[in-house]
Parts: sequence; structure tokens; C-alpha cells
Amino acid sequence: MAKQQSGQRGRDRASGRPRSMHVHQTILESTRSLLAEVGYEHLSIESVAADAGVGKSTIYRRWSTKEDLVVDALVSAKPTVAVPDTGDLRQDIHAWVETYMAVMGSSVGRQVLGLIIGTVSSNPHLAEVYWSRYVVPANDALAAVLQRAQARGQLRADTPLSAAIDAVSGIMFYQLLVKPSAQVSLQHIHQAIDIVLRGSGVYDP
Amino acid sequence: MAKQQSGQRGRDRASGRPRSMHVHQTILESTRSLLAEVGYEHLSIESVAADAGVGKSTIYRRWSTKEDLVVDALVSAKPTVAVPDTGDLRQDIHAWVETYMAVMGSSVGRQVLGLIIGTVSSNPHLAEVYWSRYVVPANDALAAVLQRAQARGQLRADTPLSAAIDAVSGIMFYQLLVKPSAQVSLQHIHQAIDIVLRGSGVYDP
Amino acid sequence: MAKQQSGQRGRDRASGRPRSMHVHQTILESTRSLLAEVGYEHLSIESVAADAGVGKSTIYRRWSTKEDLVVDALVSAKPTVAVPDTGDLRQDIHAWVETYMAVMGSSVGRQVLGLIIGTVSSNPHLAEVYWSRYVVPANDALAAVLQRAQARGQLRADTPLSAAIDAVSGIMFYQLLVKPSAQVSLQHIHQAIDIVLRGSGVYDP
Amino acid sequence: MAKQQSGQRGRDRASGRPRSMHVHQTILESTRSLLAEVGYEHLSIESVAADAGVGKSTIYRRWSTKEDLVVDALVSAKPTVAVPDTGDLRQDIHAWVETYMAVMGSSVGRQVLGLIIGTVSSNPHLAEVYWSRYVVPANDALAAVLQRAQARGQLRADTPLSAAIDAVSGIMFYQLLVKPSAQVSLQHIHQAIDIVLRGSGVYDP
DNA sequence: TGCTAATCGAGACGGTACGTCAAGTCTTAAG
DNA sequence: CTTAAGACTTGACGTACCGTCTCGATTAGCA
Repeated sequence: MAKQQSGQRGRDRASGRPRSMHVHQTILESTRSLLAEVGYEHLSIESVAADAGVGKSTIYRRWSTKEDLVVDALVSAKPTVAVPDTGDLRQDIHAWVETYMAVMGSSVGRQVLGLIIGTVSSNPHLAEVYWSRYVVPANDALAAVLQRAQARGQLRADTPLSAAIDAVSGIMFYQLLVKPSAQVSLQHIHQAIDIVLRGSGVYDP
Repeated sequence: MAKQQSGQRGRDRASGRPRSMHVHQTILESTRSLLAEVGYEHLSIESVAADAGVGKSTIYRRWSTKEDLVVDALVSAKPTVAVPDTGDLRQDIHAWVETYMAVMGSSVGRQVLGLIIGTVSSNPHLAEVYWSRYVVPANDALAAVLQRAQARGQLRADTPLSAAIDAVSGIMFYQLLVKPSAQVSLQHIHQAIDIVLRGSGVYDP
Repeated sequence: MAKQQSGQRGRDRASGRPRSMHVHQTILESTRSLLAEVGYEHLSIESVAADAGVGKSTIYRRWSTKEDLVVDALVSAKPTVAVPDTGDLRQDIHAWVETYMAVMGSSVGRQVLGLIIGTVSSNPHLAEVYWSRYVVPANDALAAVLQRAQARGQLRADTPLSAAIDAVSGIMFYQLLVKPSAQVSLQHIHQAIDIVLRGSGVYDP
Repeated sequence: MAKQQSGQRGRDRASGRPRSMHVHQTILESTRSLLAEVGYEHLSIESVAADAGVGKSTIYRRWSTKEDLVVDALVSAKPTVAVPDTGDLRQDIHAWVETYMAVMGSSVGRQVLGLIIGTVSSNPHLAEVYWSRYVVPANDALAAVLQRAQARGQLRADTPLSAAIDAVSGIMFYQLLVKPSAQVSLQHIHQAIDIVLRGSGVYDP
């Protein structure tokens, strides 16, 4: 994601002083910390350099734009959410949703999501990264849970899985992105997901 | 939303030359047009002033920040979506969803949404405006359709309406915000909504 | 000096509300007071208007530029220095010089001189006014004193008067313009002038 | 006079890219050239930057105000006037005056003088620089000539030298500052100086 | 062990846009 | 028609960062 910048002038073999991995990490950490503090808009490369105790060129040598840097900082810190398997569809889904909401619904998580969504429209590259690192894994987790349930006969066979996944994902992202955090309640989410489950042919809770 | 900036210095009666409504509109139009051209990130107040044939101070007299200006430009152009009433719940919902997606799913609509979501986390004022102008009306429209249906007995009485509304809204916003526009299909949306309707106690289509 | 601005549109007879002489004076006074406070550089027409409790257009209707206004404010307050006639040349000259230095050597007087000298090079109009209102009267006063002395035989007949005048004027303006005010001493000036008088053929004191 | 601005943050050894002497000179030259063109009042830092092909910050990094810049530009270009020594007082003085008037009486010279005099009253720092760089050397030159003459017995011993110097300087500055350039004649100046010399006890020419 | 070449911190460089201020003009309502 | 008020266009102000470019001073691996 980074590194394949300008460097490597001709000769394959690394010559001269190698780039410091430590500096690399320090920069990413400063970026994340400042990002949480002042937001994407007011994040300046100069402040990152100062905070990391690093020269500007050391940053530009690795990332060519603020966007690049921020994307890398966020992607390299992506949290993972485990997929539960208790044998009961409803329980699995609700457990997974609860964990996912806990992780992404934090102040930082919401900022990250907001930043990414806001940038996507003007930055196709970021969109792609975001899609493959944040959304696809969530959908895959959901798909796994639902497929297992369908295999066990807990879900009507003719239910289009992708539609059900979109409905559940939609409910979650709607709460994360659109609703003011004060208005989000887990109980509410569970109700909505139950409607989807019922509509997908699961026995009533 | 604007206007109540600095003005009103003591005397109630307007004194001095009144602010030109024409200039006001011209600025907002230039803002929208440039916004669509270069995006929020690369929109400069100076370019707006130049495009509108106006001095910078004339802009700063009305809006104190770029954010303020852009929000006003977007809000003052907010499209309205009519709520259909054919007597059939499914038909009403699908019709409404289709119109809403057409309006908000356009290139500009997506940009607007992305911009707002991305800014919300760092701008509470914008969040409020956005919530009351974009989200609440949509929810109200949905609520109206569902309430009518419940009154007619087309919807099970014990279905929590707010949960159903969140599910439908979620499906739509998920498509608008999260999915790459290329992957959005109306058919897919209809399927997901049908799952919600079925789960809410509507007879199968 | 002012007044012959835009006004007088055709009809000779004043029609409509006449210009207030009181306002005119108030503006000039505010100008002088602010000038002494902040200096020419940082004097703003807006501050003059505010201080005088007057609209900007009321000022611009009378003076077209800041320079015009300031020049008028200074000229309209020009002090006059009486020419003594005691029958003794030396006494007359020294008395006159003392009075002149007292008037022009004040803090305001020095500021006025400095302002005018500094502006002269870029403003021929001001130069003319300055020359005729400030310098010529001083020279005339000196000329009168010297001519009287020459007529009385107190001054050698072949002394070129204009050269003597220039020498005396030079001594004074040099003290006023060039020397730091702290280094100016009347005794010193008298010594220098005595040299000129002796060189002009007056008996030693 | 410049340079000792922000720099020197703790570490003695210069760190980072050193300031370019070349741009430094270019800026000063542009300043002088524009100063002669449009005058101090209408000189803008932006125009200097444009003319020198330099960013504004490069100027502000070295000089904090327009005044600072202009003072430095003028001081760094101060002309020197040689002191003649022919053995004859009258000849020496007249030669020196002629040279001095030629240098300072030029269009640029007069502007510089006017600028400085006009600014002195509101800028003590400039006053000091001006006094020590422009006035004192001239007085020193005169003093040297007169002292030599007094040592040779060409000048009466009891003549106060500083008064004589002030008289001669006064005559010159009066011509330079007060008189319109059209009215200045060298012959006139020589006459006035001869009066002073005669008054100081020099044999008549 | 020294040589070589890219790295490092630092900060100056030419620029762009910021948000503020004042200049001089224009437009109201009140007198 | 003048006045006070204040919005208008214009243009410079001084600041903050941009992304690029020197500097002298480290580092590795290669010779």
C-alpha cells in the first residue's frame, strides 16, 4: 500500500541506508492520534511530522498525499470481528451484530467510517480499499452465518441470501452512519433484525 | 440558516443598504456548481467569489466558514419526494423507494450525502440540519405509508413501526452510502424490502 | 481646497438640503485628533467617520482621497507666527526663530512637517500647498526683517538676501526635520544663526 | 539589520537548508526598484514578491514589516561620499557639497530622504538607522574638513564648529527637503555657504 | 575499515488559499 | 438633495500549509 513510491531507482538491490520501519510506524501512529484529535479536514502533514519528530520529506518519501497517508493509517489499524457459531441462527446474528456495533460504534470507529464515506465520492482508490477491508469482511461473516443456517434448515431455502445480508448490513450501517449516536439502541436494532429474520423464514423468537 | 450572522447590531429596523437577495442566490448557485465540478475538498471560497462575480467579504459577511456555505447551498436546494397513496402498501413503498433512490442516487445526490456524512462527525450543527432536512422527512414519509397500511389492516398490528422504518431506511441508505454505485440494482433493493415487509406481516407478493 | 468636488449638478442655486458646515468642521477635527493618535499610515477614513459620527459618503462627498482630507485638515489649522520689529536685527531674528521653533517644534508640528515632506515627493499638489502655506510665509517674514535691517544699514548692502534667508531657514528646518528632537537646543541654534549674521555683515554681538 | 529575525532556535549550528543570499539581494533590489517607481505608500509586499519571483513567505521570513524591508533596502544601498583634502577650506567644502548634492539630489535620493523623514516621526528604529547612516557620516565629513582648516589656522579658533556644521548641513538639507527641485541652484548654495564661511572667520573669496 | 549511497531531521523555497481589513462606490430610508 | 448606515467590489494584508528542494549528519552493506 505504501513503499512502492518513488524509491528503488533502477538497481533492485537495496543500497544505501535502508528506510526505518520504526519511523514508519511512528508516523502512522501520529497520524491516527492527530486524526482523532482534529479530524481529517484539519490534519496537516506538518503537524504529523512535528508530532512524529520527523522531517516532512520522510513522510513524502513514503506517501504522496494526505489521503494516501490517512488511508494507510486507518487500514493498518483495522479491527477484526470474530464470527460466532452456536448452532442457533438468531443467537449468532445478534451476537455478531452486537460485537460489530461495539467496535465500529465507538467514537473513533464512527469518525473512521464518516471519513471514509465522505472521501469515497472523490477518491476511487480509497473506495476500493474501504470496500474490501471494511464492508466485504462484514458481509462475508454474515453470509457464513446465514449459509450455515440455510444448510441446517433454519432458513427458508428460497430466501435470496444477498438480499437478507443487505437488509441486515443496511440496518447496522444506518445506525452507525445516519442516526445520531445518542439515538442508537441495541434493542431497537434487534427488533429490526428480527423483522428481517422473520421475513427470511426463520421461526419467530 | 444564514443571515443571522453578524447583523442586527442593536437597532431592530434595518438600516443602511440591505443585503442583496440576488447576490445571495448567485453565490449559492456558484457554490453548487463548483461543488459538483471539483468536490468539497478542492472547493475554495476564492473560486466561488470569482465564479459568482462577488467579493470575498460578501461571502464571509453571510457565511463564516466553507462548511456553513456548502451546507446552506445544499440545504437550500433540497429536493422533495412526494408520498404516493394508491391503497396498496407494497406498491406505495416500492414506488416511494424508487423515486427516492432516483433523486438521491444521482451523482450529485451521492456527493451530497457523502459530504454530509463525512462532515457530521466534526460538525454538530451540520448534523442537526442534515438530520432534520434529509432523514426525518424520509422517515416521516415511510411512517405515513406504514401507518395507513396498519389502519387498513394490511400490516400486523403488533409490528413495531419504528423498527420497520429503520429497516427500510437502512436498506436504502446502505445502497446509497456504502455500495459502489455500479453495484446498486433496484431489483435487489425490492427483494430486500420484500423481506422486511413479509417480516412485518404483509401478505406475500 | 475641498468643496469643488462632484456637487453643483447644473443648477447654480443650492437646492435640497444644504451641506452642514458643522459636519465639515467635525470631520476635520476628528481627522486631526486621530492623526495625532495613530499617524498618517494607520489613519482610516472609516475611523474618522466613526469618530465624527458621520457616514463615509459624507466624507467622500467633500474630499476624494485620504490625502486630500489630511492635507485640508492640516492646512486649515495652520498656525501664524507674528513678525517682531524692535529696531534691532539680531534681536528680531532671534525672537522670530524662537517663536517659530516653539510652534513647529511641538510633537504635532513635527508630525505635520514629516508627513508633508514624506508625501511631497509623490504628491505635487500637496507640495504646492505646503510650499505656499508653510515655507513662503516663513521666508517672507525673514525677508521683511532682513530688508528692514538693510534699509537701516545694519546689514552690508552687497549681501545676497535670498542666500541669507536660505541659510537661516536651513538652520531651522534642519533642526526640525533632521535632528532628533532631544538633540535640539535653542542655544545651539542661536550660535549657528549668529555665524550667518556675522557672515552677512552684522556687527558682532 | 535583517536576518536576526526568528532563527537561532536553541541550536547554534545552522540546521536545515540555509537561507539563500541570492534571493535576499534580489528582494532588496526589487524593493528599491519598485520604491522608485510607485513610492512607499503604494509599494506592496506582494508586488515585491512578484517582481523578485519569490514567495511572500520568503520575504516575511526575513522582514516582518514593509518598513523593515524598505529600511533595509535603503540602508544596504547607501552611497558614500568621499572627503576631499586640497589644503584649501573653501575649495574642499564646495567640492564636498557639490558631490553630496549630486548624490542625494537625484530623484531616487530625494525620494529616499522624503520617505525617511516622513516615517521617522512614527518609527524610532528607522530614525536611529537613518541618523547613524545618513546624517552622522555627512556631519563627520564636514567636521573633518573644518577641523583640518582650524588646525591650519584658516578658521578663527573661537568659532563653535558644531554650529558651523549645523549651518552648512542645514543649507544642504533645506535644499534637498524643502525646496522644489526646480528651484535648487548650486550657485545659490555656494553663496549661502560663503556667508557661513565668512561668518566663521575665513578670508573672503 | 573505510566507501558509498540512500536515509534522516531540519527548514528554506515558490506557491495557493485563507480570513481580515480598508478603500472608494452604491443603495437604502429618514430628514 | 443630504445624511447615517451599511452592503458592495477590489486588492493587499500577514498566516498556514502545500509539495519540493537543499543542507549536514547518520547509518547500513560492500569492498
